Amino acid sequence: MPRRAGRPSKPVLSRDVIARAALGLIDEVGAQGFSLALLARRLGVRPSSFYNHVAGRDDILAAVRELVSDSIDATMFAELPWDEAVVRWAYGYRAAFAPHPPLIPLLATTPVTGAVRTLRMYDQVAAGLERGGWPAGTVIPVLVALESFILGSALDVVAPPDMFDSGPLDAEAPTFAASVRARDAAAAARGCSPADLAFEVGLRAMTAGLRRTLGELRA
Amino acid sequence: MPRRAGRPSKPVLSRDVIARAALGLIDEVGAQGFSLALLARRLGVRPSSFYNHVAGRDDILAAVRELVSDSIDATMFAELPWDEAVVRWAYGYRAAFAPHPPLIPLLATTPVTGAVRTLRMYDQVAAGLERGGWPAGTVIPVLVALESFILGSALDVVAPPDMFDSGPLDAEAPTFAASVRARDAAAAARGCSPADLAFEVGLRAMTAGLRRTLGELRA
DNA sequence: AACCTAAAATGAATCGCGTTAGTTTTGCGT
DNA sequence: ACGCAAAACTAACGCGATTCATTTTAGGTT
Repeated sequence: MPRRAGRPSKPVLSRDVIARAALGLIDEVGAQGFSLALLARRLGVRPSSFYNHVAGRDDILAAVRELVSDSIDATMFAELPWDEAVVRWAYGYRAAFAPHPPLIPLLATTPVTGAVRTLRMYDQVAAGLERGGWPAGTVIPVLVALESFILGSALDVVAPPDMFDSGPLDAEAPTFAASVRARDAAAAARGCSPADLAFEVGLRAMTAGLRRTLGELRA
Repeated sequence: MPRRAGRPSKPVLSRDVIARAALGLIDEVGAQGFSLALLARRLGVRPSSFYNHVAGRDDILAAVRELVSDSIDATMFAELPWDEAVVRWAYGYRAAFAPHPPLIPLLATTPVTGAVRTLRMYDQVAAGLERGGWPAGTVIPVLVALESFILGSALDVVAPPDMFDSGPLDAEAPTFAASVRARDAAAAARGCSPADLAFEVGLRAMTAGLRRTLGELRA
C-alpha cells in the first residue's frame, strides 16, 4: 500500500530516523550495497523524500558518524590517572565501531567534521592529559597519535582474514606464514581474535612508551 | 583525431599503463573526481577498452595500491636491530603514501589483497622481528599494531585542518582549543607539520613501549 | 603464403544511483 | 478561514560503470 503524494499526518522521516535506518542497513548489506534507493525502500519512502531532511548521501553518512561517535565515553579522563583513562578510552572508542564493521572504512576516512559532541570528547581528553602533567604543546600530538592507532586498529578488524591462507604464501613468504600460524595459536589460547591481540599489544606499548616520554619531559 | 575501431598496431594500454595514469589522475583531481570516463580521456581511449586489461574500477584501484605499496622498502630489517629498523620502515611506509593524499582513504580501507610484493615485505618484517628475539606468537601482533598506527597516521595527514578553526570551538571546547594553538606553535617552532609531530610522538612511544614489552617477555 | 584464432581497440546500449524540479496534500500560525 | 511552509510523492535528468557486438590487427599453424 504505497503512500499517496502529499504531506502525511505524522512525519515519517527525520534526520535521526534516517541515520538509524542507514546504520542498520549498512550493517546488513555492507558499505558496498548501501544505496539511497534501498534505504528508502526499507523506510517505505521514496528516495527524494530524504532531501527534506538531509543534504544528500554524504550528509546521511555524516549523521551516521555522529550517531556512532557520540556513543564513545570520555568521562574517565576526569576521574582516573591519564594513563589508565587512555586505556579505557581506547577500548571504548574501538568498541563503538566494532559492532559495525562495514562502517569503519566509510567513517575512518571522513574524520569528525564539525560534530559538537565529538568536539566535547576531544576537550575531555585534552583536559585529562593536561591534568596528568603533559605540557601544552604535547597534548594534541599525544591525542592524535592515540586516535591514529585506534582508527588503524579498527581498520584491521575489518581486514579480510582469508588473505593469510595457504597457497602461494608458504612459497613466497615462509617466515611470515609460520608467524601467522603461531599468532593464530596464541589468539586461540587466549580466547580472543587476532585483531584483539594486536590491539592489546599496541595499546600496552603505546601507553608504556608515553609514560616514559612524559617522564623524560619532566626532567 | 579519434582512433578508428579495431586492434591498433602497437598496444595502447596495459595494466601498468592504466595504473600509473590512474595514480596521476587521482593526484590531480582527487579521489572524488576520479572516474573511468576521465581516465579514458587522459589516455586517448574509450572506457570500455579498460576491460581488455583489468576487471573493472576496483581492479584499477588495486593496481594503484600495488604500485604505491611496492615502493615501500623493508630491507633494513635484514641489517639493523629490530627497533631501529621499525622506525625507518615506518617512516618509509608513511612517506610512500604522503605524496598521494587523496589516495590514502581509498587504499587504507582496502588492505593488501593478495599482492605478492606486499607479502614479501611482510616476510622481511617478520623475519627481522624474529631475529630480534620476539617469540613466534608475538611477531604478527607487533607487526599489525605498527601498521595500524602507520595507516592511522596516514589518515591523519589527509584530515582537514580547517575543523580546528575558531568559531564555536572556544565556547564548546576551550581546553582543546588552547591545546591546538599550543601544538601549532610547537610544530612551527620545530619546522614540521602538526601531523608529523603526532607521528613522531606516537612512533617513539610505540618503539619504546615495545622494547619494554620484549624485555618483560624475556624474563 | 593463406588462414584462423585471439588480442585490443571502438560504438552502442543498459542499468542503477544520486540528485533536482515540480506537484500534492497536510499542519499551523495569523 | 486563509495562506504559507513542511513533507511526502512523481517524473526526469545526467553520469558512471559495465556489457555486448563489431572491427581491425598480430601472430602462430598448415
